[in-house]
Amino acid sequence: MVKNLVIVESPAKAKTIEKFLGKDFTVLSSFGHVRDLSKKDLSVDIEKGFIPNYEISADKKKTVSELKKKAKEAEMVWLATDEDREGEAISWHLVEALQIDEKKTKRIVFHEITKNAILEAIENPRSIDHHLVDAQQARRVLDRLVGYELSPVLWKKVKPALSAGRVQSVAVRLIVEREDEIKSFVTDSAFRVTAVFEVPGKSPVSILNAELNKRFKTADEAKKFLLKCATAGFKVDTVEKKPASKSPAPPFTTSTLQQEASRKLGYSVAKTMMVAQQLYESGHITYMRTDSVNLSSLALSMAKKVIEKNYGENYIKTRQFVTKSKSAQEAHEAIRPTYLDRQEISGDNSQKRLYELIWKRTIASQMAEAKLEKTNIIISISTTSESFVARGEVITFDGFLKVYLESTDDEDAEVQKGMLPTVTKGDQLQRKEILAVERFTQPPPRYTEASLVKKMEELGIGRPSTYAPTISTIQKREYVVKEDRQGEDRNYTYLELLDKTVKEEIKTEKTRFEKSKLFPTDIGTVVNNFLVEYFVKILDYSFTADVEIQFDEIARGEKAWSEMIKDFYTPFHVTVENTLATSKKQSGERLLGVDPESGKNIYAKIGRYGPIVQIGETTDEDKPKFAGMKKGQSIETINLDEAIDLFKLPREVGTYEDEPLVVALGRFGPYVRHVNKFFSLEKTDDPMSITAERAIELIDKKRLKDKENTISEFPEDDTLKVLKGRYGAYISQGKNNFRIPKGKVAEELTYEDCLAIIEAAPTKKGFKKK
DNA sequence: CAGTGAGCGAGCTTCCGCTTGACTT
Repeated sequence: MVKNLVIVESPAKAKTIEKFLGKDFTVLSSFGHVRDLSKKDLSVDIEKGFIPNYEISADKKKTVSELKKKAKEAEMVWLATDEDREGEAISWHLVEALQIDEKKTKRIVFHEITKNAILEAIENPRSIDHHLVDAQQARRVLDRLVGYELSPVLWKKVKPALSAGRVQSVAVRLIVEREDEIKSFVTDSAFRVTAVFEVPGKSPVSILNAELNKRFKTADEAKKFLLKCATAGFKVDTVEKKPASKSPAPPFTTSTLQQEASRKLGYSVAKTMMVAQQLYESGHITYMRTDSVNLSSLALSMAKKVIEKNYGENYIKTRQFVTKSKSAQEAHEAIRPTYLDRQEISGDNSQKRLYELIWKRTIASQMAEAKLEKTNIIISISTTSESFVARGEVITFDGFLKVYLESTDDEDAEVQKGMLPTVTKGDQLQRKEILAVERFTQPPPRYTEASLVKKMEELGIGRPSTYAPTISTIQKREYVVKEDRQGEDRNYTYLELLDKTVKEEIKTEKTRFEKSKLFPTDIGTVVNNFLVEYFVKILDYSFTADVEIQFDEIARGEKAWSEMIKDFYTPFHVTVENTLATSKKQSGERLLGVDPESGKNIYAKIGRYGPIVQIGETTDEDKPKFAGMKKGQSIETINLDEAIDLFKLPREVGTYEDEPLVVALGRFGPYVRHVNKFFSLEKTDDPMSITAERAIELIDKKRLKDKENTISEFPEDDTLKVLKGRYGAYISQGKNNFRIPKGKVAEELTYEDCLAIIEAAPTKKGFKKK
């Protein structure tokens, strides 16, 4: 018999809270939302005023029936879901789905998971805020209407199975537009002059690095300047010293954790979230999906103690940070270690590293500012009015820097400034080296997963729980790809002042190497340009912010949610209809030139399965010929010769065991086919030039691997095998696979055993997914 | 896991936000 049933969203939270409440309380979790709009169709009755058709989510049926049973027994149901729009809605959906009388419920909220906070929450219950629930329903219905009306437009006008939505389409837009900026960027260059001076009369030799206070547009100007320096004297003109200080960054939110883990540990956002989830479940950190930088009073006092013990009292500075982001809903604390006195934890390497990062960031946020002394030394040149400047920085008190320094996205950041030698006004300096090197302006950087999340957060698009899934969706739809791309060679002019002359050299450097950056694909570009043209409003960077203002009005009870949705939907739906009626099929088609063999046009465009090249017109009586593109090729960059090459596939490269070896491009990349078996080429193999020897090598390698994975084979049926797979042994027959029942040993299975298992296996059709 | 791409047409695809296991064969 349950007296009081408390329902929270997360099972880990339930476990913790149960310890704080006496035995009169049972704490269970809903595992997030329990009901949603049906996936099958729109599930919004537009005619009747946008009535949503909710159903219990397939994976929540069990949870709901258990909660329902317990709720029935309980005298009181305490709805303790998160204090935000979604949390309020979850509470309401629970009341509906569990069919409890709302009078038998109390709504409670707490910001930190401490005994006091929870007991206080129990003392101050309220009822469900139906205005807030309505704001969530508006959000949900708007997203459904946008997603389920826009996506089918893409199926008709671009390619089946594509998707569009309020969040993902804007994320793609950011990447496509950044690429456009990079393409249209005009590189400019100027000569940066640097000098190395020796301060005379010091032992050991004292060196001063300085930079000229201006840059020269041309090599001639730079050369002229260097020649002036040849005969010049250099003198310390002024020495300026300024104190400065640096403050620590606030503790982690989901977005900043993803950014720092990406920069410092090289984790993808998905990996960061996976590891953080493990840390959360093992009780090491607080909740990892949050937009709040707030720390509980308990955490603040713990931090103070730890800092005092480890670093001393003068390193303490207790701070409460305020969340800047407007979209923040602050249902949780910042991400921090549960026990700040634990600097290290047990776990695997990924967990240890992420935990360490979180620990340092949290502790540093409660530490004193670093004190610096910045020094500028201005060096005059006797033959000209320009001057050199040497900048130095000395840490006089390290403060939080003892523990942690936030990294930046800026890849071209200056090298760290160091200490400068002591000089005084009037000192003569000896020139050791003066260089003028041509430097180039940089186009804006491409997004990484983490810098895209940062941008999305700034725009208020997406939530902590959706950043990682959204980034995976836009890659799964093949709108963007994450990859490394080599920089290109670029020449620059290098001028060095010798004794009385200037040495000029042309040197070569690589342009920026792009590591794990997001690039738009052809499909991403075509879809984005189409959506931006026809659905300006949805694709506008401020669309989400605009609707959020209205959701807030609904939450305050100033507006009915169905009215807001009606105002949005009526013109939106007209646009959808007009677009379907008037827009052409979007293929991104580009004419590459004329095929010398047939005299027909060759085009690059998007086909049903991705980018293709085409010889001839689709309107011709003769069917045009098609060929898929290789990885790395794109409609925009492919040239005529490369396109003609693609039609050379499939090609026979030789024979093996008296059977032909055929190389071609498939859905999953280049392969060699041999007796109806496919063998993937490796990254370094080029389908255009691969030899029979290499193809045979690949085949033998694959055969050996298959053999190693084979546990048993049977003379009765050569399509039937017992194999070793990722998840253990299984039975394979032709294209079907079957699991081996528990208690049977794979190695001992006979042919008859296998047949019996296959016979007993549930048929695929009867096994409906979800 | 793969050999297509027009056309015909049925039947399918799709959103965002909250949360984890069950499961992969």
